Amino acid sequence: MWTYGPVVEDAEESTDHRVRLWAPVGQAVALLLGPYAEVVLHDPETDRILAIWNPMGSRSPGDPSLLGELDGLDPSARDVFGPYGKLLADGRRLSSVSAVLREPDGKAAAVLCVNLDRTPLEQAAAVLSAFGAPTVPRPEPLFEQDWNERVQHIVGAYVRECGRPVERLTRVDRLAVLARLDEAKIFAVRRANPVVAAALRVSRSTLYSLLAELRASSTKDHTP
Amino acid sequence: MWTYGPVVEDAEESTDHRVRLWAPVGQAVALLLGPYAEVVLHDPETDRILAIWNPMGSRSPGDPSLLGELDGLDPSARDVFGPYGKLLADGRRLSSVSAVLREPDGKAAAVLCVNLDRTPLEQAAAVLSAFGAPTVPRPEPLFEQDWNERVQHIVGAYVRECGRPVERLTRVDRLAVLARLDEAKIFAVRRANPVVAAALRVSRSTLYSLLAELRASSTKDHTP
DNA sequence: GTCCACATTGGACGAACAGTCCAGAGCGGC
DNA sequence: GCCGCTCTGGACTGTTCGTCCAATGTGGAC
Repeated sequence: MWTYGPVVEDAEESTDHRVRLWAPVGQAVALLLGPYAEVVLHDPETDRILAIWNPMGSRSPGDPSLLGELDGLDPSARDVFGPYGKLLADGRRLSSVSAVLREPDGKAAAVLCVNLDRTPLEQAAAVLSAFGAPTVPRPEPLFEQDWNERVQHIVGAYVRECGRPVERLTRVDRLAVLARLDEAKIFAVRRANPVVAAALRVSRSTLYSLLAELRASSTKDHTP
Repeated sequence: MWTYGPVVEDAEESTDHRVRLWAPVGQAVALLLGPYAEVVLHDPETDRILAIWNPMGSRSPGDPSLLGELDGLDPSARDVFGPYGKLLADGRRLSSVSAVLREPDGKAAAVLCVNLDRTPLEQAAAVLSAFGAPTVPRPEPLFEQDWNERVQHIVGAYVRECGRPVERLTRVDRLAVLARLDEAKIFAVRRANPVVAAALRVSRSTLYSLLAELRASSTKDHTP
């Protein structure tokens, strides 16, 4: 795989002054949390990677910033985001934080993301939890806090992922959100439908239309 | 606190041949899993403790077998039960297994219970899980497997606790079960009411009557 | 045994809710 | 401006919820 910008090792000699400025930070954090943490410096203008330390995938400087690490970041609001969870295609679970890095004049020059692979931690935790555990894992814990909040959370997470506010979501976006809500069995709870419609900013009719489409497409391959 | 039978240290010299016979087992298991596991030898006839190693509470031989460790054990069916979870008054969570010990003629002579305190394990697991975790603990995991199973589970747990089959539950029993189901937000899911009525072996009408009584009593102290 | 108080039951009923359908409005591409 | 598309509010039907009541057990006092 070719590299457009500086490779990892000589980030300090990079021609980009932002990389020269913040490379020690990225390298230090990567060394501290390695080998299970990746540190990425993004260019919010071109939406590409400026530098990367300890990459977990095959991403290199110059590659487009995938995973929507920059979506939903409103630099005018806060400067530090997260930690929020992310799920990689191979099933690994990440905890991520993002920080907006600014020039002296206040202009957002770069975004620093730290992605921590929680898989080994969670595996260790699972080993401890499983030791002598009852076969029925949780007799006590209640059903689920508030399904209402769950709806808002799932919708909000998608909005943050794709960077558009709820009103600007396309039809496929809403279908994707509905798929997640459906997987979370949200529609099994009473009075959930109007709440979802409101959260998605569509009418009740449209919601049913979307749901019909979703169920039709999820039964696509079951041709008898 | 007085001791009726042999104390822990001289269990081998006990006058009860069952204690002499199985004390090495209890002691060995207690040594292996200590200090967080307690081993108890029960007399199923008198429902009292024959011997106890590494006691977690203040129980001694001769004390009645608390915690319903023997409830629901049908010696004619299986000989090994669990592991099942238990909750102590001080909040500690236990994993317990029970084994029916038999004389050569097949008569159930004693019941051996091992109670493992999972609190330290779970605390360690919590430490690992919390490391770098998103503030929103579980964005991904689905709502809850099957609320239907949860109903059966909650009802079944109560039945096991009080030892009566579902048909013989008294009105207060059913009220207690309903309180648990209500706490678990079961009635927030669609179509749950008929399922609960069936699980409790009452008619739909009676269920509503019970629910009304439950809500009335839970609002008792709110006299304005 | 009879009687009475009370819990339970099935069924009837209105209200609330879920889901479908359609005519019309809004909107982007051509 | 026209056309195809989606979204929308409203009307409509069937289901579910929750309440009410007369009839029917059921268990204890006498």
